[in-house]
Amino acid sequence: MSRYPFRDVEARWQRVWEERGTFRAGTGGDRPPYYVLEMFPYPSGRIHMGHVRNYTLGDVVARFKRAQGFDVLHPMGWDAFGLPAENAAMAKGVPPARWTYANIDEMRAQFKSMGLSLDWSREVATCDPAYYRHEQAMFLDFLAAGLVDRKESWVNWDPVDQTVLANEQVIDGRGWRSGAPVERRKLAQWFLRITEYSEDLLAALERLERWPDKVRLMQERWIGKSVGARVRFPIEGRDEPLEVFTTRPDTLFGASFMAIAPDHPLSRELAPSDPRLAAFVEECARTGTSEEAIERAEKVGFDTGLACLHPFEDGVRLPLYVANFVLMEYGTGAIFGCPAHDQRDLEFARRYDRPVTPVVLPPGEDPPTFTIGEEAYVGEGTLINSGFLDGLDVPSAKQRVIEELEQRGLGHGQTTYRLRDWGVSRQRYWGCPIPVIHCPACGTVPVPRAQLPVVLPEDIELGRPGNPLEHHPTWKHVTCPTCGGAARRETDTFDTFVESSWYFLRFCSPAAAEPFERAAVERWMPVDQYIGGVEHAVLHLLYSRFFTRALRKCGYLDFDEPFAGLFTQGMVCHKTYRDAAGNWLQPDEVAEDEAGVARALDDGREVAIGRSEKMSKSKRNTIDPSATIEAYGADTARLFMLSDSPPERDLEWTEAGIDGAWRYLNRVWRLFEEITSLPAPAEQAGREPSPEAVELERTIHRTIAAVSEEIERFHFNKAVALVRELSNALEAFPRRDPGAPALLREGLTVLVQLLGPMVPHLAEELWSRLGHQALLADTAWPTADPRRLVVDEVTVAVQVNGKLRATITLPRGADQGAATEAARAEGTVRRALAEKSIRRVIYVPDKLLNLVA
RNA sequence: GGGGACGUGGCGGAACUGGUAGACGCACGGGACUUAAAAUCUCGAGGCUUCGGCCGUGCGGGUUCGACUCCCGCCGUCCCUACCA
Repeated sequence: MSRYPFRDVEARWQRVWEERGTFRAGTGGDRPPYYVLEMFPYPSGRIHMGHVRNYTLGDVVARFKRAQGFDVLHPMGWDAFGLPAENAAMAKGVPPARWTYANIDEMRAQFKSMGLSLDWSREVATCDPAYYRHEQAMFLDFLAAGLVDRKESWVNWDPVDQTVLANEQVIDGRGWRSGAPVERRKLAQWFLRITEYSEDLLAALERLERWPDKVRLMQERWIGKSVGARVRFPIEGRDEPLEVFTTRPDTLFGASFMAIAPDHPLSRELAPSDPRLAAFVEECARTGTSEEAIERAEKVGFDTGLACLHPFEDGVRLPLYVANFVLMEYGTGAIFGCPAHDQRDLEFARRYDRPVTPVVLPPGEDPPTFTIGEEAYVGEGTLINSGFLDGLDVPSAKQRVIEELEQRGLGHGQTTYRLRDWGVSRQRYWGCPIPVIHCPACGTVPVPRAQLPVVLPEDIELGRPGNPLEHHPTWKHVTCPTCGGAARRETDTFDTFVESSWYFLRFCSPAAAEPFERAAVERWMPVDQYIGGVEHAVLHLLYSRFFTRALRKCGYLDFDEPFAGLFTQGMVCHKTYRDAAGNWLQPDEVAEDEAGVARALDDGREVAIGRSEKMSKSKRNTIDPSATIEAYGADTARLFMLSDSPPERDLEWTEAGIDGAWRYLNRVWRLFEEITSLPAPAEQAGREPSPEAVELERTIHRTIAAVSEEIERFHFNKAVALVRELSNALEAFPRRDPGAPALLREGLTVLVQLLGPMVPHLAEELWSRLGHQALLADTAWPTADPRRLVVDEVTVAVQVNGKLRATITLPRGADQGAATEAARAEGTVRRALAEKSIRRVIYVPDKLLNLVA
């Protein structure tokens, strides 16, 4: 009995696969293409368990599809631009590029130790000018196609570090590094016009059938379509009317006040001459605009003294407030308040004593008795108190009022979206330079294509506050390509989501002189199976959908959707440990005894065990994958990732689970040794196989069918369970059976094949030891023989009045009479029936018999 | 506040479109091997039981011959979202 020598085995097969170029894509002749992609990693330093899970899941798909006869594209690259490189540079004095490439080398080696079936010849790093030059060219095309905008936008400004902060760098209103209170500043920035595609991005979601409903729903809500009307309200004593967007134009007759956002142009116009208003506006700016503090914040307003006139009711004046709950970013930044049918408006009206007039009567209510209490009525009903709308239902009233508004020139039907244009400017060094030049004479001028790429300078000063590109001595000083005069290079770089919006296209032809070869993209795209975390449900996945459309508009390609199938996996979790002083402890600093008490290993103090949470550096509940791979091998780690927890759910990492996986691999190893050392099969021509042999044969073929099905459906945990059942069956099969040597060998062969996608090294080793010349990785997936699945005896459940009383064995396809007769012979059935006569029989052939007495 | 997911043994989880609840594994207990331990093998196991059975899928109802599965009403946990007019 020997132990599975994983170290030798894993190293050997990794080398063989690499030497033979086994996983090169596009070498499959006329095999159909299949593109499997996991979201590419940010090279942060070392891989974490989330990566292990993500890439293991993808590798199962890739290897399975490959065995099924597909030419599989399974590439890997690096999402290599981003803030952490700049931070590391400042903290350690290493240039961002060097830091990034060192991390890539480290992580590449770690991934290689996992035995992933990746085509490494297609590796791409987004920080490579050979990659980002194409992005710059695309941007210029987008610019020419009218898909780019330059407009003012708010940023978080750190006055000490002289830099723009990302939202996640603002902690409690202060810069994370300097601790200085963050200011809001307006800066001219570049935007990609994703809103051009709002409707299309929304409508096409319906056709993404292989995406999780959850993700589609999140995108739908993010796009946030509202159908309604734009209405102009004349303002007393002013020429310009107030424009309002509403989804409930039907409730126009219920209006009792108007409100505008604190930063609405009208409010800004009035504030300078009204100190009390100015103070109110400032107060609003101070309360958190995005926190859940909003929930607690009361609805307050400031009466401007102005009033709007009701568009349909002469003489009705609607006082105009500046209100803290109206957002400038949505609609027109102004609303009409209809308290009876909107909860926020109701709270506001109660506070400022505005009338609450119901205009929609719920079904079953009477006009004289129906009143609004503490809750606004938002349901369907019949219009009342509404002039020409009276008697209509809500949808008809909406339609009717819009017609009327349009006729009178007071407004029109309108659809708005919550989706905003995508701001891509970042005032950062470690990103792709935006290829434009600002000329005092000619304005904004695109960098001529011949001058691409605009490469990041390497001689930068990082210690100093501010953007290194901004204070680099020469980089930004250029001559205008149009007039030849002195001009300034754009010093902003792209949001890193731009790189990740098209990398999947680059993988199709990573060495091409153009961004991608059309033929390659046509062959591989869209990605058949994309796999990643649900945290990218909106941004990355929506940007990529937009980017693909924008590329289509510019003639790069011919389709809209980059990802045909999407799978979002759960997180890898671990218990947390915290001592009395509140310090987090790493799992390897703690020991748990049998009573479930955890103690620190250094001084034995007791530590509290917290619930299992996503592995994170801050809670120190991480496990280093390399340590696991070192100690147990990649296959053990992979098998553990696939066992037990369904891939979409969170997985709790446990030492016991790793142990279990490791033990199973050894069990397979021993089973192999035992079976292959059985004496050669005896001559048994013409002999009938034993019932056990028939049964095992059936199990083998049933398992092939079931495992294939479960892998297809991403039920990898069930696939593992089925494989284990097969090995249990092989272990239990009587060795004395005359058919044993041949049959066990057949079962073992199938077992090894089914294990291939999950634990490729062990499987490849055993495959070769079974005497196969070809690699398992090059071997076709087994197929279940339907003839060997046939059973001639079935177990039928027998119920009396719906309760299970017995199970009986019947020939397959037995009729109801035979089944009933056999059931009546069972003691438990007779007893349950007692003296009662059977009133009704329900018979599901080969499955169940229910006798109703 | 809105949206979503989930709730099954001590634990992770099975149970296809309503048809034998608890597959597979972890932990556990008994036994074998061993001087001993580890490893391995093997057997056992939802709970209760007067050994006939009875009760069991968060709780309470309902539909059905039959409900983890469908319907109604609750409770709980987690995730996402945040005044969207």
